[in-house]
Amino acid sequence: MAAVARAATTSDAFNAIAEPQRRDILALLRAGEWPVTDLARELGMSQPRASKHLRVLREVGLVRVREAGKQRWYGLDARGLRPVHEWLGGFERFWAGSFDRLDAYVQDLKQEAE
Amino acid sequence: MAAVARAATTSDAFNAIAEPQRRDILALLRAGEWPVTDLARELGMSQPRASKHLRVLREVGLVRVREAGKQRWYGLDARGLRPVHEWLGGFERFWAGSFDRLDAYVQDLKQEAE
DNA sequence: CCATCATATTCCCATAACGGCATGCGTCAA
DNA sequence: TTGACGCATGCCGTTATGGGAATATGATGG
Repeated sequence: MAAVARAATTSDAFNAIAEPQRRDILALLRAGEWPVTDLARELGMSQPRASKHLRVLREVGLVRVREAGKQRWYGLDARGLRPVHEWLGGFERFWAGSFDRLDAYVQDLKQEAE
Repeated sequence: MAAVARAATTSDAFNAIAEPQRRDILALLRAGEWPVTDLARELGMSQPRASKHLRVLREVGLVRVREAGKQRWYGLDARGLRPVHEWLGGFERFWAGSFDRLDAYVQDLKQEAE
């Protein structure tokens, strides 16, 4: 009860999308809803595996389920990705290298390389 | 050599930013370069801890080091965040709920709730 | 060369993550 | 009711993680 090894993966969208297969699932769901088995086959993973990833995605609110008979159609709920996008937004201005500090820094690197 | 428990955290930016403290570090570095000890104190974490997180960030290319005497100034290299941003870009159109499927889906949910 | 400061690294622990496999559970058809 | 189907869970094993404490490594000043 001492060392918290790491935050639960189910804690937030950041963790949820850290797993490649979950990103694949989300990408696939942009095309519409999918029943678990089909989704699993489409992505080449076992059904339990798909169910587990879908559970994580469901718990962080990135995915919704619609029950229809014995099938469960999973659909995307991309709103959960907004926090990630907003956080990233705080860094966009640094990509272009237009920020003074970064520019100066890059210059430093170049000089050191000579 | 059998079950690969999970991808290494050091594998990519997605994993690197899944950890809240690393996001804090990146956010702090937007203000400029920081020596490890100062950064650690500023964020209220031990020095070894800061070093470890910085190492991960360095390995995925989100951070650069500039050595100056016995200090090491860490600086942001936000370019590594582009892949994340680009991946997210593929979902922006779904946030507004303007996508037919999502709308229809939400309607379904509402009806079921009655 | 030695003491010191700034960092990085190692060792160890507790925990969480993923995967496979087997199984539980609900739904539907016969 | 029974069996098949679709999916969720449970359990187990392996691996990675984050944290703390101690220690190693590097550079600097005397």
